Amino acid sequence: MSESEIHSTTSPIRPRIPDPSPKWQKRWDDLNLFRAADKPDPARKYFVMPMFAYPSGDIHMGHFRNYTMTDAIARKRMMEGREVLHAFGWDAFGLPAEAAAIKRGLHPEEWTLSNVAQSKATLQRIGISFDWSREVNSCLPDYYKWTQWMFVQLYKHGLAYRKESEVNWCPNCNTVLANEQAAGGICWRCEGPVTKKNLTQWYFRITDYADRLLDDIDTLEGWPETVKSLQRNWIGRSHGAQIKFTLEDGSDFSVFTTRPDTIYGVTFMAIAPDAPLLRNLTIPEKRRGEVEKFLAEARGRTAVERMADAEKRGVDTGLRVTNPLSGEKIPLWVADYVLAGYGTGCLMGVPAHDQRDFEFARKYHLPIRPVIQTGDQVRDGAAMTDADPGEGRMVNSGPFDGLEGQAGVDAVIAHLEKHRLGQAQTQFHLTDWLISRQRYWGAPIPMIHCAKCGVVPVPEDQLPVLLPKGNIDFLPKGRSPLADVPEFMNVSCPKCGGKAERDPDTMDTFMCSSWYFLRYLDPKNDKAPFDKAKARAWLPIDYYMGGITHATGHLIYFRFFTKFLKDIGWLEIEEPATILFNHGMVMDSQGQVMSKSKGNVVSPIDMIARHGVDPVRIAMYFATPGEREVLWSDAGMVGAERFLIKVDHFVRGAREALATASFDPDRNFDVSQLSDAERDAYRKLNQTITKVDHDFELMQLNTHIAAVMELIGSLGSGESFTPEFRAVCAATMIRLLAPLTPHMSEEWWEVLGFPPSIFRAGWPKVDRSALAADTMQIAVQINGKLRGQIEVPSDAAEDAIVAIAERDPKVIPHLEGKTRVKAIHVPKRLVNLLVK
RNA sequence: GCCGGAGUGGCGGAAUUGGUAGACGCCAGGGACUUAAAAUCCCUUGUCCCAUAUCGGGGCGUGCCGGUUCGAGUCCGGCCUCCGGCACCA
Repeated sequence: MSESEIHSTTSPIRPRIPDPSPKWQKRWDDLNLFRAADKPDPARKYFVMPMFAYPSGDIHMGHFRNYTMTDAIARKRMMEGREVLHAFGWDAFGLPAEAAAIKRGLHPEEWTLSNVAQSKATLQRIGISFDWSREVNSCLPDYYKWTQWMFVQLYKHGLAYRKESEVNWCPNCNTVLANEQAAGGICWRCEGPVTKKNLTQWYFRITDYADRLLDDIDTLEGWPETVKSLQRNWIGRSHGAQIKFTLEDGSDFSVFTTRPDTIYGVTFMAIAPDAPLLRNLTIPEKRRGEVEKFLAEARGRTAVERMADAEKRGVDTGLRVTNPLSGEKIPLWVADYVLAGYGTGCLMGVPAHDQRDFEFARKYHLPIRPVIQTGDQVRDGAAMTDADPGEGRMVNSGPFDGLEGQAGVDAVIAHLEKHRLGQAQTQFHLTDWLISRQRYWGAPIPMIHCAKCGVVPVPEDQLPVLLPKGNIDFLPKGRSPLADVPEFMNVSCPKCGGKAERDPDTMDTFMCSSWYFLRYLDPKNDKAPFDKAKARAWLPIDYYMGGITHATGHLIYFRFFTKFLKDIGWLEIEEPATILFNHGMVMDSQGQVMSKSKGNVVSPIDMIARHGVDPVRIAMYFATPGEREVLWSDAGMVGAERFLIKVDHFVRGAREALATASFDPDRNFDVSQLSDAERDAYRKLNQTITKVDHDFELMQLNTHIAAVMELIGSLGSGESFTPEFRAVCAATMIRLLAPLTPHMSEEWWEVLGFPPSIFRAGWPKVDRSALAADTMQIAVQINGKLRGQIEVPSDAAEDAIVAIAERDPKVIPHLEGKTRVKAIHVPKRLVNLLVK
């Protein structure tokens, strides 16, 4: 789902080891090896997927890394006897396609589909085990029909609504943005500053799910802590109260606060310059001029400018508001540090106990009145240099004096509720999800505006609302290009049959990506988005892999969709994915992001032409553990190629030594019948299986490979082994590598005389009897310092080990003239002799 | 400011619950094979000091300071630096 364009160059250099990948890709295809069942055995099903891709050109090394990782998982699971679903698709709507279309004079669809074709060809050339029969493409009508269907379901259940408000607007992209896409006041696409605009737009009521989205994070045991923490912050729940202050004309003026216990310390009220409520207020004549002047200035400042300069500005409206508890009349200011989108867009100013209110009060000479005592004595407001935000005892608070901390909060809320002056309330940082986009290249919003009937959803049997493809001017003008296509816009109202208009906007592309995993389960279904029984069989996703960049966007939206679809009876799961893995990015050797403009992009097609698919995979995996970033350098190829050449020699040597054609690759050996060298090798072989299993499951493929490197180092040429033992070593080793080097392992499997496929040959099992050894190495420490190394029988008791240690020639000098006071024995590892 | 993550050789990186720091690989140096080169194989490779005809021996070392422990890369307290996210959230 990231985008950057690359070009490949062909290279005449031949790989150092033959690349058998085309041969095996064809064979796998003939065997239908990756075709997933519609209804798998629930106990054996395994659904693994990477985040689908934005088709912006050919794939780059980052994609190569991501998809070869899910590929490795899919293949190991196949070998373990699981029924695997590993599918892929294209997140094909979006701005870059339009930009490219404008630049190149192509239709966005033409550009998109040609990128899809190219990227798909590369993925197939890399041999990723996707079940291509399940490929989805979000810009095609058979997919977006169901994206529109999802919109209609949300609408029917009261979760899609239209409202006019200040929205994030990117003047460069000429479209509105969701909060998640405008984080930090910067457009996620063009990185330009985001401004505000007043528009009527479609929203999803994701805040109705805020509590569940937050609370259920605790159930996501297979998700990384970082993502969970980012989501918790983003949802940002605050407990407090909504309190009804009143204006002089008697109308309500409610604010949200997390500190109702400070209500007697309110010395001013403040409203955001862009708060909708402000427009309903009648500013006194004598103040109007100054307020208008301030508002004009405040609106001219972008979010970025506001953040760069923490200075708080404001103006007194001349209006007065009454404190519901103290009855005090306090001034109402407009202040630019108040956020229109949080709470009611207004706040109660308590300068003694809030740093921002404090700074504002100091600047405009407003009173500072402490009402919470945190230390030995009540502070003097005039002498304070900073606000005191701590919890404490209520003072100067009338009947509430003396209440401590939470008890004070609770008492004030109880009083407010009793007298209908307010109530306990929870606020979220998360806001409703703005869906409308004023762009062409997206799924049309399936809604019709009728002068008589109002908003009417397009009947489900009339979906999809096709995106018109004729002669359309894509240039963004600040309103949807579809608004200028009468054949599209003019419809008859589904309710009354009268003249009506379509909604001209398209949907945010994050809508398409919120449910795509469900379409993999039933990609050809033209009666429903997916079949419930198939979903029950395959869900949840067992392993989902993608970049950390989607932590607070896509990964919240797709959780939201899952919960919604459960609530309306389409799914039975509460959470979509059991394990989430965040892979690291691939950078150039200097640690720079690869980009066309920097000219540092490495092409996977170029790399595999020079080295072969599997050596590149090994070099990529070996560089670093899966979650960390890779600084890609060709230097990594050297070791990868040497390693695979060694394995190749070992396997071919084993094959030549084998007189007869057949042997059992899973044969366990009786340790007592093996030679010394074989027994050591057998132990190492079985230790390696254990280590590989452990490391693989954590996506620590670097140490997985290191373990096999160690193994082949200790096996040597294998010439001293019996031919059958040697062949079993080879067969085991190449199966341990098969998820990482699928083509070469398949080739070696054939060399050893087995029919394809190695992925149906089972995963090696540990022979526990091999792990036992006659002797073990024990480190000897004297007073915690390493002094020697002894070899003792594996069943030696502590006393015997200590006795052997004390007789060791390297240990003796350290014991001379001293007495041993204690011996600490760590079984199988060391003895520590304490001497004086 | 708040929330996460991370600091280990020349480099990428290893190190189950505290138990032999530097696995594995790259780079570098040396050797074998070869007419030669490539390829391949073998050896050395944290650092400092002592001894080297020879086996070797010792000190210091995981961002910094302190603590717990027989023993700390790992645990605790206090810092520093870097990366990522959010950011005037009342």
